[in-house]
Amino acid sequence: MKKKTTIYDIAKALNITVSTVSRALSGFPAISDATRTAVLETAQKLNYSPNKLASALKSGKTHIIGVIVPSVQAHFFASIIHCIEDGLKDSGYRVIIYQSNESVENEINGVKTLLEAQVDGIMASMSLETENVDHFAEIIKQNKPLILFDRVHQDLKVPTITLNDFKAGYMATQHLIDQGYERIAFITTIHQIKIFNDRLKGYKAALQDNGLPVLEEHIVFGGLSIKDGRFGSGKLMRSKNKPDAIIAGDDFTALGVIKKLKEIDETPPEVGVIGFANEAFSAYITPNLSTIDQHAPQIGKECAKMFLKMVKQEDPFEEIAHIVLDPSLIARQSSIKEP
Amino acid sequence: MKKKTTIYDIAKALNITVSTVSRALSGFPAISDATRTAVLETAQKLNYSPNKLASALKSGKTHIIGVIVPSVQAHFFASIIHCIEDGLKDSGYRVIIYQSNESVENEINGVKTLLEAQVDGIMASMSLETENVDHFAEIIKQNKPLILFDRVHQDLKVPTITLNDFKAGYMATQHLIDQGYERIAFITTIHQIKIFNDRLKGYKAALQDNGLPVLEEHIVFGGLSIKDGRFGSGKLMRSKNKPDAIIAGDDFTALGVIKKLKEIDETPPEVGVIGFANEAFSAYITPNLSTIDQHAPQIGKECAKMFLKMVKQEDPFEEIAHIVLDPSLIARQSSIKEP
DNA sequence: TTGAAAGCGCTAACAA
DNA sequence: TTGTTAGCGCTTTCAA
Repeated sequence: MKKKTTIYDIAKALNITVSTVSRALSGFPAISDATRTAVLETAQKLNYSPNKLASALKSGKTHIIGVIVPSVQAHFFASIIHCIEDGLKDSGYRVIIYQSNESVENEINGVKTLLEAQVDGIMASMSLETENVDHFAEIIKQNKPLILFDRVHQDLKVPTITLNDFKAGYMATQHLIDQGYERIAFITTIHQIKIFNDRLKGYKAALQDNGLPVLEEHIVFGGLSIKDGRFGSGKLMRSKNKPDAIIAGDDFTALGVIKKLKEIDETPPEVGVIGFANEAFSAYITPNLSTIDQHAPQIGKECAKMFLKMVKQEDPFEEIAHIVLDPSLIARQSSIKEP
Repeated sequence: MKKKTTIYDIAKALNITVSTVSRALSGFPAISDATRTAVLETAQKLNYSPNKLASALKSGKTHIIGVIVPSVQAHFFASIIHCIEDGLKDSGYRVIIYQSNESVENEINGVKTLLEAQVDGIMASMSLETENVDHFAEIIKQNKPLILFDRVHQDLKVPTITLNDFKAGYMATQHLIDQGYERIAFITTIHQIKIFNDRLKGYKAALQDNGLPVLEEHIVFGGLSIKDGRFGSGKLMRSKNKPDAIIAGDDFTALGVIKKLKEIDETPPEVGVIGFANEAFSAYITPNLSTIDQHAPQIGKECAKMFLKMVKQEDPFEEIAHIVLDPSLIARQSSIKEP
């Protein structure tokens, strides 16, 4: 294997020093045009490719930022990542993705790996399992920018980008009530994650504001998945106090709910169904799934903006902003009661 | 900001040299147990975290491998990545993901970025746009393992993991014929990608083997997306020689086809539809989408295995294997003609 | 079993 | 405008 070309090779070829080469390559202003051109040409000719490791080791900046998400398979997270990349690309930062798969263990590992790789900052949305956040605290200790989005944790004093989830829960519930549904159930996760609690609060508030009772048996704590949706809705529909509408923790869960309802011949909108996140498939299943859009693109964009601001500051945590976006309702067939 | 702990800090604290610390940390055998324990304890106490950059710079091994895919939003690719990670994790290799978003430009950039980051190898599935493969050739030139999967390119003399796409096309077509469909159309991409050409060949062969004509007007070259599916099927259904079944280039395209067919009241299986890839949503749309499963998990697993083999060799390209997996048919409602 | 020292490829302060 | 030089944090050869 031929050895890789380094700036020394370029320097030698031109009879100048490495510092000149380095400067020419990095666009340092005080360089004669002739030298710069010569360096660039020789670099090209020798097929030079910079070793970012070396430069990062020296400068202490990798220009890589790590993003930890539960899973890229959820359109919501994939979309956020895409917008983070987009918002960052002009500034030369690259994104590397780490998936926790909803496991704290993986998440801890992710933080460790990213930190060892010397990323310049981390953005994360926590796994459902996460309760202790010491691993994230370590990032702050190293004084590196940390931004949490969507699934945040109040123990961490860092900037956050979230949705107004109380409003999201309220909005979904109010919409169903407006459509004439009265016995509205709620399927959510057992995990104590703020956003899911907030939605639940919004759900309860909407019921109360409309003079409807909040029934404990209408609130199902379980997981979030197609399977959990089937299971939860099955349980609800078999109970004595059968609901006439179901709010599901996310669109995947809602998909399971719809599937189950069709099987027992209570096809929505006979029983109303609404989910959260506006996944790609939601508009295409039958009946089309109503959902609460969580504005993933904005979340991603704000993350990028926030990061750029933080790296510029001496102390990234100088001021800690909490950006809260408003959800929007996307009403489709699954929750529009026929006349 | 407090300075990060290095092996020098540990060495100083214990009055030994960095080389000893380094050896203790990396599990070098010729170290006294006492020293090792002391180093480990002190490392813990000082909250030491290794700087992988430095170690990578010195050793020339980052233990990171780059994976380039068109998009992680396709379940097919997400699943492959997951299995690559899985197959590699015991060996200490980490995966970083780069998305080309079906653009050569991004892909070229991806190779460059990964190479500059000094990854130990690259696995890739090419974008639809890719024709020239010089950027990939550069990886080979650097003598780093390169493995192509699914969307491969014959100019590159590297190991590949693919599906038997001829068979996949044949299988889909034969299935529709077996179901009694006779005028079968085929929507595919205009891009000259081997796997899509192979499927087309399989489609033609199946028609011929069954004594059916191959009609050029039944073959639509366009893009692959929900939108393209709607457009392509619209065009087909408006033509004088209307097909009674449509094979779509992937499940997203098939989704668009189904949507269009429902709109014009030719809901499948009235007109049969089958896709490729078995995306997550395919089982849940109405009617359920028949599809050709491409065994993403196996592809991922084989990639990992192949990589591990290649890094062990002096010359990674010493012998170039081409692994070809067999597709399987998943017949669902969209292609099962009612009696 | 441990230490000394060179160096991976690059940057940047200082000097010229 | 360019050169000299000292590292960044770690690994590893050679010597003790």
